[in-house]
Amino acid sequence: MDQFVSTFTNKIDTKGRVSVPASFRTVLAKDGLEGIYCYPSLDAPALDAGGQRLVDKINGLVEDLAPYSDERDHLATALFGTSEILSIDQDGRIIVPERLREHAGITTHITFVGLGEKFQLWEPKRFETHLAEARQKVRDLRKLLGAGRRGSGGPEGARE
Amino acid sequence: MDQFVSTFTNKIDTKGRVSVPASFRTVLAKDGLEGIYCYPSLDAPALDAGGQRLVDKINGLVEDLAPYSDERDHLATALFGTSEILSIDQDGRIIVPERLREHAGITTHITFVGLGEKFQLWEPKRFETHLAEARQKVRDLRKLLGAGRRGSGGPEGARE
DNA sequence: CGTCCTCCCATTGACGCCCATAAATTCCCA
DNA sequence: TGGGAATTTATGGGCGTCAATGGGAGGACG
Repeated sequence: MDQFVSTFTNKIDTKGRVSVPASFRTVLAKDGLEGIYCYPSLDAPALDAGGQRLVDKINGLVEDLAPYSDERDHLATALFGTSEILSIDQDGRIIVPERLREHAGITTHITFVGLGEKFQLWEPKRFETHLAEARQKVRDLRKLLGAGRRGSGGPEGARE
Repeated sequence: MDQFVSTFTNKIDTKGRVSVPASFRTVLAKDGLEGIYCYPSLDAPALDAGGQRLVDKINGLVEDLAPYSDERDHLATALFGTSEILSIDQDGRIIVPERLREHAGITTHITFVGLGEKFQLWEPKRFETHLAEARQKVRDLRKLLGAGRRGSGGPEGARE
């Protein structure tokens, strides 16, 4: 498996450490960054995270812009400037800096959410409501799509 | 990691010294310049800084312009003329000359902002507002990128 | 002779490395 | 196939090292 899947909720200990789900660590190990690249999501109260693949993608975005252009500096500021490389200790734990926790409203527990090539870190309660909204949106969307295809199937394919 | 990432705010002591973030020192050490190349940003109240890689890049920019052209002289003046090589002492600290601090409005604290291949020095308060603007610009920019690039693998990193 | 700068040392707090425990899971073997 | 052992995972805590910061001693230069 080379993708981040499923969700896990782990506890932050008194030192601020959290275990990274084992399956996520396996994926990270394969793409050669000893650490987790992590930054605040631009439009959600959550943190985006990933490994070397994610870094490469961001590099690609920035390098496509002209050197010394405003655009490039802004993009680099918003992405690199707000990012952290979270090192994974030998027990598979990371420390999420205060600045990042604050953006996501994280206090005692963190929910790790696999999104395929990257994953997100959420405050558990917030993720619950976010998930509910996302599912509702999918249902609405499918109604529109489905209206043209078939009469009325139950909510089947797009679930979970 | 061979890139400048994340932001750090450090204090200037009574002798005018500031610690360079350890992770930035690591990156600098790898690219072989004894010190930090530093000059006022062209379009922001901040200082641009980096190592040998940045110097090479700037050389490349200047050399691309016609010799003895006005453009070339202006660019060379604006960049080289206002630059300084800041030496790093054995405790990892630099002294930022008055002229440079003035351009950035720096007084007691300096915020180091990683931008990948280079980094910037900001007055902390100013950087806060600058970051907010940058994030907004990126959100707008992403809409454009996302709309146009859908098929090619997509700007995943900047989404969400 | 005083100012500025370089080198060196001290302190404090954060972080990394190590070990311990408990629960859950996998594996093995009768 | 059932049960027990070994492994893995999540979590807790001790301790040494390093980074950030402050301050002093010595030297160069006006």
